[in-house]
Amino acid sequence: MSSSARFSGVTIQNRRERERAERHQLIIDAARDLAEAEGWDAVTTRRLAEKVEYSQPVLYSHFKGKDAIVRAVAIQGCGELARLLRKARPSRGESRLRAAAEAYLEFARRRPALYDAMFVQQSDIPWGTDEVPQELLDAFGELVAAVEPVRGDRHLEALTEVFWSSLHGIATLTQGGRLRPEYDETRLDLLLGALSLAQHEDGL
Amino acid sequence: MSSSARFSGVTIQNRRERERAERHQLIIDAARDLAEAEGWDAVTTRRLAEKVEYSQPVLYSHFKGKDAIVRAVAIQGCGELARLLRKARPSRGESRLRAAAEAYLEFARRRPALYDAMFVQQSDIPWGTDEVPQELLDAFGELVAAVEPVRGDRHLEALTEVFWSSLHGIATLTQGGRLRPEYDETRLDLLLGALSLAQHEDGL
DNA sequence: CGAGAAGTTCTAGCAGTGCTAGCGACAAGA
DNA sequence: TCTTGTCGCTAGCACTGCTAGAACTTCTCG
Repeated sequence: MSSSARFSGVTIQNRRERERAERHQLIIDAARDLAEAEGWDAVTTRRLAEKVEYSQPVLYSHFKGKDAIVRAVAIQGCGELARLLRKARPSRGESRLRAAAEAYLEFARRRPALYDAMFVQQSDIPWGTDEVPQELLDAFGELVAAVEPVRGDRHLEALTEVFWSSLHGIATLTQGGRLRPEYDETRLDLLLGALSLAQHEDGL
Repeated sequence: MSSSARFSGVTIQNRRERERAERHQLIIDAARDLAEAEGWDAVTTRRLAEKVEYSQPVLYSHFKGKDAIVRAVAIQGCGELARLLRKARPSRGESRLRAAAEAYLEFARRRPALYDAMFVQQSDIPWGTDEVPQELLDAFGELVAAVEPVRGDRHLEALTEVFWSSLHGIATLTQGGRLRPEYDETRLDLLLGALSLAQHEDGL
């Protein structure tokens, strides 16, 4: 971008930026892999640096700190979840709500460390009115779409938040061994039944 | 208890045991206070030792490690929650379910660090078929009692787990700033409405 | 081609963490 | 009074996230 932008200069710059971006992604992948293999406690800056075959300070030239790395993993995880939910189409005679719920819970079950980074560990990802990462909006959007068919005259977004909260509660409590595994099926049936068909007279 | 149990010997023994028990509780209280004031990150063995005015190794003569201290705080927290739920009687025209839900969520909102130790941080508290702490059973029992009036012909324990999961999801996602505060009321209304009145025809 | 400039990566270190070995003081019993 | 045993302390280990500053490579330009 400098005024002395000769031909070779630009391409070298490009190559550097490309390599930097690749290494950036390499770090994120390594962190996620390590966390999924041994839990987030095992993700230390030293082990991570060793895994990407650079020294620790290199991590800090890409990310402000360890938290920022976890955040990057979390955001990409949201993208994955969104993709999974979009792909989850109901099979014969199954509601879309159920398909989404099952996809969500399976994601949480199969990628506990990733799920943890996304929704359990506290991070300063801006969820509020600020510019939320697109991946997040996508994932939530998929949930909204799944809830829409059963909303009735209820508030769509609030209802989706209820749906999400319930799934999240089930996912985390299950992960912590705090729910009875033998109720897994019944529990989901009850939740979906309650959310789908409630004709909610107000009060009491 | 020894064969040389003279009079003064026994009382001295008793005094010692009593003082030990007091200090045990002192450590738990200090840990909880510190966590509630500054978050669990601030609860280090050094700061905790300083607060109880003993050196670090004393902590380890009472607890196996830092995790054990957190666990003790969590279990006592369950006792508090159980007490709060038992006290939470519905006001005029309010369902018992709603009273319990509001009490639960207020507890989570007002004691976030304590709630965290109880239900978020992973611990090796035996939730399964092992001997679960009584405080935990009490708390869950209160939830069961609140759900009972609306169970219909549904499975009581599984339904209670759904109720609990939903509350837990709402509590933790709210705490992480992941839900919209302006929906707080609507969200709870929707959840209670769904759980109370669903006449659940099976399937779809 | 070769010297200076620019940028990049590494070594080494800081302050803090959970936890523990082993010493020293103190109290109980003979 | 001397021995015995309990108790709490000091000091230290191996680890954490993070960073200053040296050392090295790469590019620019006379």
